[in-house]
Amino acid sequence: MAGPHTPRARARARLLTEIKQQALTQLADDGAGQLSLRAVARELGMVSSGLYRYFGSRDELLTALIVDAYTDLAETLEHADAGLTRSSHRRRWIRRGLGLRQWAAEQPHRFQLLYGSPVPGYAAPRDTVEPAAAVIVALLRPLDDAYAAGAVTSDTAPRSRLLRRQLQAVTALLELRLDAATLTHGVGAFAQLIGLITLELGGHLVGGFEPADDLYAHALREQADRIGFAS
Amino acid sequence: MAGPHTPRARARARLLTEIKQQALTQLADDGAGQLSLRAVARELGMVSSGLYRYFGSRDELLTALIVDAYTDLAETLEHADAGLTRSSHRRRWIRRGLGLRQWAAEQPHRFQLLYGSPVPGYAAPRDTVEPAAAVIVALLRPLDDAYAAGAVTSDTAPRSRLLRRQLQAVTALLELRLDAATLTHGVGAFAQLIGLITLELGGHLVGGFEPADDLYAHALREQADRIGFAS
DNA sequence: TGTACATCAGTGAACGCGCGTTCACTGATGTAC
DNA sequence: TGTACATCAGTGAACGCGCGTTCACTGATGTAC
Repeated sequence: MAGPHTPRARARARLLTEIKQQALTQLADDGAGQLSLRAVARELGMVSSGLYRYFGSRDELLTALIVDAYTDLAETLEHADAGLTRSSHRRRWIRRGLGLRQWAAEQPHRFQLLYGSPVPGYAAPRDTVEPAAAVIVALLRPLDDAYAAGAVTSDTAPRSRLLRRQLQAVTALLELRLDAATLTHGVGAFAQLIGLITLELGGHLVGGFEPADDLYAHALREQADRIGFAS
Repeated sequence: MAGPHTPRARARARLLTEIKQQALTQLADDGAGQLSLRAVARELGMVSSGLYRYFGSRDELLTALIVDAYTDLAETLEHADAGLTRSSHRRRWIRRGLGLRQWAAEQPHRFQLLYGSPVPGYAAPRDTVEPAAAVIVALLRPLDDAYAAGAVTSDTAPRSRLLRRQLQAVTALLELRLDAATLTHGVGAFAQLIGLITLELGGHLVGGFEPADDLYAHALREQADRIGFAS
């Protein structure tokens, strides 16, 4: 039952993919704000109005690209530590962290689509929330596994009651097992990695930390130290 | 000698400011990629070609906005800890960190202009490098002061030789006094703050850490702990 | 203090280009009997 | 297995709109003697 059967349906699925690929190519050149349906159609050798059989509007196409990117990134992270023992939590953490930067370096436009400036006039619909969450879940999985295995040094929870409540809500939402203190480390680390990549892609490290491989790897190791992985 | 004297020169200076202000207003609505000279001119009640007396091109206007934003942010940070004793390094650090977020929250479009997705087709000219550096210098100043006063716990420098060299080069470039280990903390902290703000402005914390005041403040305190301010 | 000339701010028309979306349509593909 | 009808992908023209930049120009402001 998976996959379309008639030739027409298969052609449709193929073109749908081609449209998204072509749109991605344009993102790479011009940025998300400049994504043009006409240009996509032109490049595919069809007329712009034809695209409306596939996407109801420019925003719908953008949403599809965003969802795809989140999903692809999450999957990449989930596989970034393949080959490591499940219980090598520290090394798995570092592998997944490196995976994030590598994904961003290979497709900076997609990273910017997700974590760069919001696209003007575009409001992300609900459909993007879950895929977005999958990314942070994937990044934090080694940490969550480590906590569940009792393999992180326990730490005191933040003093702010509001923050503690927020941390608990997020834990539930993401279906994680770790406690407030550990999640704090995780979120702080995630923000740091996003920040480092943002600065690197934005050229803010030029003249200083170029290439930024070692800076990034060092940050990841320090994060692991802070978290206090037992393994 | 400071300030223009003839009426014509004063009118020119005034309009120059008005153009930039109008452009900022548009940035707030549409994002940097959509900044339109024609729209700016229209709003100011003049004809688009008239703007070319003031800026040679759209990119030149963008550059002016970027330089202004860096400069304004740096100055804001330099004054964020006004009122505190010079030697209250830890508190100064936190104040300046909070100042960064506040500036970003008040004018998200300017923050995005500096640290968001690169504007498509725009290449930042050399003139932006120095103002950009002034921002990080301003943020790190309490740290640099603390180091010079012997008021930070000393730490071991990163293992990577390349990274140590980069750290030294940056210290010299920014005319700071702190050592490699301390600068590492500083850069890591800067990246984390940029990341947190990016996530907050991008709506990535919605459903979890909204409002993000406590999360941010907590991160700043942890940074201060890591740095090991004596005061 | 007055005049002649140079500077320069802002105009208006034009060039050549782009965009998203709607709509009535043709003709190929798919489906039910 | 063949036929009649329904579905739907893609076309082409049109609507109404936007943009950056160049250029020759008018008329006000500034300057030098």
